[in-house]
Amino acid sequence: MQKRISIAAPIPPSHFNSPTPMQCGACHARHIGLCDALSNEDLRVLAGVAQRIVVLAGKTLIEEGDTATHYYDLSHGNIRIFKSLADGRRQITGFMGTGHFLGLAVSGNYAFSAEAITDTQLCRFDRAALLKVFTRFPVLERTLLNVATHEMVNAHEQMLLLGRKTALERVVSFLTSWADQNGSRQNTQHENMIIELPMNRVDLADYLGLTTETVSRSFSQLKRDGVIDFEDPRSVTLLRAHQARKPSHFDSTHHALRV
Amino acid sequence: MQKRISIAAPIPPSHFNSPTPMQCGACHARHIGLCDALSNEDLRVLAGVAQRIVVLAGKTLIEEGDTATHYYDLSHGNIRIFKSLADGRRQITGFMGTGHFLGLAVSGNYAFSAEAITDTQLCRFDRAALLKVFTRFPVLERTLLNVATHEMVNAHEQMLLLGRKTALERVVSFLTSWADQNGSRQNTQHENMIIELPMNRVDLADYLGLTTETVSRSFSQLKRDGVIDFEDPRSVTLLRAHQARKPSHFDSTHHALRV
DNA sequence: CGGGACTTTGAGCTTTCTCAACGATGGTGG
DNA sequence: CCACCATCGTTGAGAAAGCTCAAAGTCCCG
Repeated sequence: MQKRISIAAPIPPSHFNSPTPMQCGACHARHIGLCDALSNEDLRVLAGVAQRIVVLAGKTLIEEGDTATHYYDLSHGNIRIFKSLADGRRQITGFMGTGHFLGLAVSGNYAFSAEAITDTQLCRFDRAALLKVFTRFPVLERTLLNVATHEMVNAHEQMLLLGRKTALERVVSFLTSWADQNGSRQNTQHENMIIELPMNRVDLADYLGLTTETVSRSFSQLKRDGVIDFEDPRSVTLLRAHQARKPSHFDSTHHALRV
Repeated sequence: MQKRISIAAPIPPSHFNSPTPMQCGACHARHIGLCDALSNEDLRVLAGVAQRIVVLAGKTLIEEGDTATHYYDLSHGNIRIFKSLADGRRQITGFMGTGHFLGLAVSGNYAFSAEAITDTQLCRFDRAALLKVFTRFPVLERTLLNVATHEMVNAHEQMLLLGRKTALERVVSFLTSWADQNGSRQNTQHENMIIELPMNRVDLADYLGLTTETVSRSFSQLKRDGVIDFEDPRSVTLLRAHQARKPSHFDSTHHALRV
């Protein structure tokens, strides 16, 4: 069972399925993802088919194979998306943060499970209702196409990681891309960055196609090599100065082959 | 260098960039993918921004990192999509056949390379022109969203394969899904199926995150176990009767964990 | 203070990779 | 028509990366 991690004053669970009108203006995700595609005016239509829900850390939001009844927009918190094999092996296909749109499916069933890593707030859209809104605002569909395209690019990058990178390279690639998306500073190229990791080593292992032991050993190795530093395993500092001295771990992370 | 494999009388290379009006009616892909979304009437608009091109086996169609200028619809043949690392390691993220739509990109650059496996015919759409057609026929955008969603589902399945399956499981998963899409018979569950593979063992290894040697050993192992049979390495028979006796290789290929 | 979840480290093992050799196949030029 | 060559596929032996099993340390929370 996942330890509960409170990261914000959560909306009480009683708000689940609440018919209360949405307060999009105050939403953390107002200017990201799907909701950013519409004006405040048009957003009211979207809000009309939305419900705000809360999912506590460790709880399941979507179960692989279930009928796909809703779309979700993550307004606060972190979730993990994964697929499992019958014997329990698990592959996390992505970690999603604030603003992420969720729930695209083919054939009417979800092809993945989703669980909250931290306490999470989401907007939930009824599938049929949202499709109607799409017809009225085709820009939403284009936005979703962009979302899906982005995810495909990420998925391909992750396939490269899973199929062809070493354990050390996988961890460095993960930390680098996580820093780019969630790091404390924006001048990502040269300054040290403090990275807060909402997920534990087990999640990381299942995301990187490794075991927890190998993830842990890789973190230790990178610390020894001066690539990263950390006391708390959930709070890692990327030491960018390192790149000049020993670029080996960074070399082959995401450059195309040019013959 | 890739050996050239002729699978049909190819359109001569002189047709490349030809301004000849499209003959969509005769196209192998008329009733698949993008083109199936429109009536014959509307298809003329789409055809107005399309060119038919030919890419010979082994030739490059798209280079990772290049400016994304076109979309493609594969009307005949097979191509491989892949990403590469600076040192030459390669991950094939997909094999695409007739009817497949290709070229979705973010940030104006292709995030992958594409090469013809067999001699290939494609419809090429100018990017800007196709976007205009989208505005006129929003159904195309919805079709593309479906295409992208399908690819995401496949990508997630492949991540599970790359991150968590054994070599033997990877080969079986590949053969099974290839059979489902391209096999000779439609009653896929019980009858033996003859599978024609357009790609070689190197491609297969780069798709499955293995080496050619391991792929080869896995094929041999599966043959010894009576799961498959083959003389020609490009033509494999899936022996379905086997499943009843020794289901082990098939067990944990694509079932969700149900607790 | 005690228990549980998480992380780290070590030792030995297994799967897959690397390196090497050989066989099969198909196309080409003599 | 046949010999040659390049490419592809298979097999074997040894090496290595990462996994398994085990134990101990840390931290948080009750």
